[in-house]
Amino acid sequence: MSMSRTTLKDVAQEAEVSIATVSAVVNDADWVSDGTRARVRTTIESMGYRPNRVARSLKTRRGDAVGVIVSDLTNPFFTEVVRGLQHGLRERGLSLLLADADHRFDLGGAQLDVLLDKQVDGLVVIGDSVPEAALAPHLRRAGRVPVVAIERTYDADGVHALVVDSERAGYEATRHLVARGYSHVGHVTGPLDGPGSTTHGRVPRLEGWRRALAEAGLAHDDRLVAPGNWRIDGGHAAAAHLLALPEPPDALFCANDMMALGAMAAAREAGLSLPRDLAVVGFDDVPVAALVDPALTTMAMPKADLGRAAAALVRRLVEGGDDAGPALRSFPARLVIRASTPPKR
Amino acid sequence: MSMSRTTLKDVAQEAEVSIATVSAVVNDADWVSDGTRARVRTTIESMGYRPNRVARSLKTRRGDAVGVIVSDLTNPFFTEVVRGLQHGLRERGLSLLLADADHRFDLGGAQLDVLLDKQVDGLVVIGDSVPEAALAPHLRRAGRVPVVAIERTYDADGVHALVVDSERAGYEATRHLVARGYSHVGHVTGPLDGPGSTTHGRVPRLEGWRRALAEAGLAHDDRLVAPGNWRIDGGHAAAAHLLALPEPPDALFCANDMMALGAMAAAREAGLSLPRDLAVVGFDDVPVAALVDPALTTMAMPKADLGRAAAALVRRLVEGGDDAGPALRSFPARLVIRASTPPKR
DNA sequence: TTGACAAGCTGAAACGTTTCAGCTACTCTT
DNA sequence: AAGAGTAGCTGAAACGTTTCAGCTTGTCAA
Repeated sequence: MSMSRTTLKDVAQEAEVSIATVSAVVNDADWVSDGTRARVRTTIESMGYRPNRVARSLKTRRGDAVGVIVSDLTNPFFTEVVRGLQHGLRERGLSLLLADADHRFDLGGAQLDVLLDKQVDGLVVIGDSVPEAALAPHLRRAGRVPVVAIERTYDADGVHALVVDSERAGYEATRHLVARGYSHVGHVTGPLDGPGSTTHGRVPRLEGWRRALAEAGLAHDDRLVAPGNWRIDGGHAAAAHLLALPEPPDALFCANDMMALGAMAAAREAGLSLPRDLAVVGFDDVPVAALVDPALTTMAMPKADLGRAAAALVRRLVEGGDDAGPALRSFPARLVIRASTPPKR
Repeated sequence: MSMSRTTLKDVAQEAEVSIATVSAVVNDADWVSDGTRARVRTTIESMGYRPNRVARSLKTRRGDAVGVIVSDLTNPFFTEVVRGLQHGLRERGLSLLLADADHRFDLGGAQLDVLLDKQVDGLVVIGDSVPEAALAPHLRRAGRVPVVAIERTYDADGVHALVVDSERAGYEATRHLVARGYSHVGHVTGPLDGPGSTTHGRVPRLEGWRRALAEAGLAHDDRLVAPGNWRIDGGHAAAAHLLALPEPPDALFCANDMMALGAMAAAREAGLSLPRDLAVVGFDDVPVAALVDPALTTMAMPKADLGRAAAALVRRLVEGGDDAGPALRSFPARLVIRASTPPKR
């Protein structure tokens, strides 16, 4: 009873060859004669043999998998990126192990450990899931698993990053509002403290907002900036705050779509009628952005591209074709104009 | 150079004990003396030793992880369930490996293989990700990993299922519409063909719809039923179809929220004003359901509960406490009334 | 007829753990 | 004083692969 799985040895016995030969057949070594190969293949088939990848991993120190850590599985932006990644990886024969940091930085580090322990060959870190301080020690762990970051940069070297030009995107988003006649443009950012990235996703969008307003000769009053948390509730709270100001904004640029949706809800709760009383621009272009009413104008992220590029890159790095290309690759975001930002009045 | 990771042997040498002792310390065996334990602990610390889980897995045939397959990562319903699962599993010292079948049944089977090869100790299958035919052969593979299905049932025995009483929920959703004065209630279902579940999530909701209408003395015209695909575009298409009927519905019960959102978009494109010209009820209560305008009335799924229950169950099964409890456990859905279903006229 | 060379195969040593049957050196009983 | 019992430890055999240095044959050039 309880017979354990068929192993190389069983197959070898049955096919009357050595286990080395069976292993060679399984791994398509070139020296096996056609006859033997065929014979072994059929016994493998008939015995239902499947290689034990754990044993193989132990020997080869490779797991044929890459670990992915996202900061919030619940945000469609991340899942779209992950989907692109999964496609790209599958094409390359790698499987993907996904972990969610759930917005807790400590968890991000822990998840990193788990994945590394599972012998992943590479790591893709999406968003603010793993703080710099947590990444560094793991990079030191022998074995050198390459790390690719998406929408995040790290100072530690050897970490490749795939990002969007957020400053420019923030600038374009804000300029769009200005061009449409809005003069009092507020901005809802990501969290402004904490161990997150200082170079991507937060400050740059804010700076783009500043630049656009300055260029238009409008005062960029920092009281019109409210920090959120990338999530719906954070956008809601930030917008509620801004709208309660003595001179409330007539338009809002939110650093992601989820917060923009929260902001729209807050505006309605404040008795405003959208888009007449408040224009809103989001960031990401998640699928629902097109479905809400008014449909959300947003900076579209090349989500699938980011995922696919990360897959290609991590594969290259895993193959040892080390630091090929620049450590930072930038993708463009695209302004998608919808009903939430009509020309003013 | 390239020094490989510290191993048990290294620690043993340094601490001047045998590797068996170090192993015992790592695994909290009770026979190690306090002195030795302390000494070994500090050398472990100072050498930065981390156990190689692959080697351990090879020996113990356990991976301390459970594999999760979802049919569509992009659907917030699934990610919310996964979040509950992850919490529950972490509390129990298990890590979670996530795979997305991306609505392709063939992929679901393949993902199953990958996870099994990674030595997961248990499997959680959420939604229509893995067809019955793909599950059976894997159950046969020696090693007997327990399987828990969420919102899906399998005929294969030994598979535990966690579901919502969909018939009742469909009945309640429809009755709500009837009570509000709608008399021509359409229904957008999941896909009605394909190797998916016949017992959960699709047909039952349809049957609940029928029962409610019959009970109200309303004709349940099956021409008012249109199949979707669980996704936005499917809901859009199905609704467009229904609204183009000679006698279009005045209300729509959609089998999930994503399709409901698509349906709302289709209605607006058809020139209808919501909720006046068309009431809509969804299913799941995804976070955005509360944010769209009009806010979506929906049958709220106990998403976190399902995830947590699955975590607890799979843990029990892994621990060998075999078929404890019934193989099918049902959870209630809760009607959440929002603006998309006002009293008619 | 010898040797060189290659094609096809095998034995055995890893990889880093866990586990279990011993082995010491004590401390108790009696 | 002898035996039994136990606390604390170790050696070595697995787990299922990969890999590499050989070992046989057989072929072919000289």
